[in-house]
Order: sequence, then C-alpha cells, then structure tokens
Amino acid sequence: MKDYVKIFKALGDENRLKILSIIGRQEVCACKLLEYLEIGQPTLSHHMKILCDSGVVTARKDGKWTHYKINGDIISNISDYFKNNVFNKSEILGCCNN
Amino acid sequence: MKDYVKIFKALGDENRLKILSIIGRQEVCACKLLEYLEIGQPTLSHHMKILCDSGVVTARKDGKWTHYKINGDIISNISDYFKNNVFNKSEILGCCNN
DNA sequence: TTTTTATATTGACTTTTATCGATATATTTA
DNA sequence: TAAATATATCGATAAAAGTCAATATAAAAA
Repeated sequence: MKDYVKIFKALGDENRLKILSIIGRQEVCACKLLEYLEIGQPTLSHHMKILCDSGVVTARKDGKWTHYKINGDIISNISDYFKNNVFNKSEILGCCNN
Repeated sequence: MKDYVKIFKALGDENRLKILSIIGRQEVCACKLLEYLEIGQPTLSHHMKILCDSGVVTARKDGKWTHYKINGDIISNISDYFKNNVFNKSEILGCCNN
C-alpha cells in the first residue's frame, strides 16, 4: 500500500500533473519541460525525482541530458490496486447501532 | 486539473487509503472506521472531510451518524483524466539538442 | 583545456498537512 | 429534561512538502 501512497502523493501536485501532460506519450528532456513550466530548474529536478522515485516516470540519461517518459502501466496499476485492496471485500462490518 | 490534484492529494495518505480499504463496497459510519484505525476521532473527521471534499467519498447523515461510501466512478474518472489530458497528444516537442 | 550547457544537490525558508486536546453541536436514550 | 453518544470544529504544534539561490557535477563544445 505504501507504494501507492507514494504514487498518489506524486500525482497530487499541480506542477507534476502539468509535467505529465507535457510528456504525454513522448520521451522528453528536462530542459524542454522547463520551457513549459513556470518553476526554476532545481524545483523541476526535485519534481522529477519524486515522479521517478514513485515509478510514475522513468528516466534515461543520454550524455548531459536526461530524458523522461511516463510509465504506461501506471493507470492499470492504480486500477488493480483498487480492485485488489478496496473493492475486493465481501465482509460486512455491521452498522454502528448494533 | 485542479480537481484531480485534489483527488490525488486525498488518496496520497496512508490512513486515507486504509479508510478506503475498510469501506470497500459498503456504506460505513465514522464510529466503525474508528475501531479499525489508530487515530483519534478529530483526526478521522479531518480525513473524512478531505475524502468528501475531493469527491472520492460521499457522506450521508442519518440521525447522529454519518455514513460514508466510496464514489464508485473514481477509478474510471482518473482513467479518463489521463486519457484526455495526458495520453491524448499527438504533438511532437522536438528534442533538447535541436 | 577552458567554457558552456544540462542536470542534480544542498541549505534555507515558507506553506501545507497531519495530529491532538478541548470544546461545540446535534441526536438519541434514560 | 438530563445524560450519553456521534460527529464536527477550533487552536496549537510538529512534520512534510514546495520553492529558490547557490553550488556541484558531468558532459559537450569551442
């Protein structure tokens, strides 16, 4: 579960959702992302670290550049998490007043 | 997009994911949730507010009780968000070194 | 080899968030 | 009506997270 806390935390930030929408299906380097965002370079680096550490994004170093792309399985992983850990129970808890 | 920042923030907390896994497909009151969690009553109330405000959970008052249930559309909403705002672009950004 | 470029790290600061004790509100029970 | 119960709100505190300027690292270009 803690992996998913990490994933949702990574997704729960306006700049990081913006970053994902810029990357889309492509592989994009940090300097390109910087052009589209209104944050400084260290801040972007910080956000990319969080996205990578959570597994939402993967990084590939190429010379002095780092290229990022979105983990394509992320949505189905989230969907599976809910299927397996939230919506899988048949247990009845009983009501409060009994 | 800000709605989804809110949703992901709401999901990005260990206690709140625990709450969702307790609720599952049922409708559960706060006092029942309290039995399964190691947090105080005001803290639970705070978490339920965040889950409700984000739309992840809905509340129904019934006398002195409040019953909560999970918004069943939440996963497909997230999935749609990614389809429409992340993976929908055909634009090519060009590489950094050009 | 010096300079430039791309990215990462550090340290400081500020804002946000999680938590709790105390208290308020509202409903039910005695 | 008084006491008990369920939940919400308030105020304080501590921890976490976002941001930036300065600096470090490492690769490419001059």
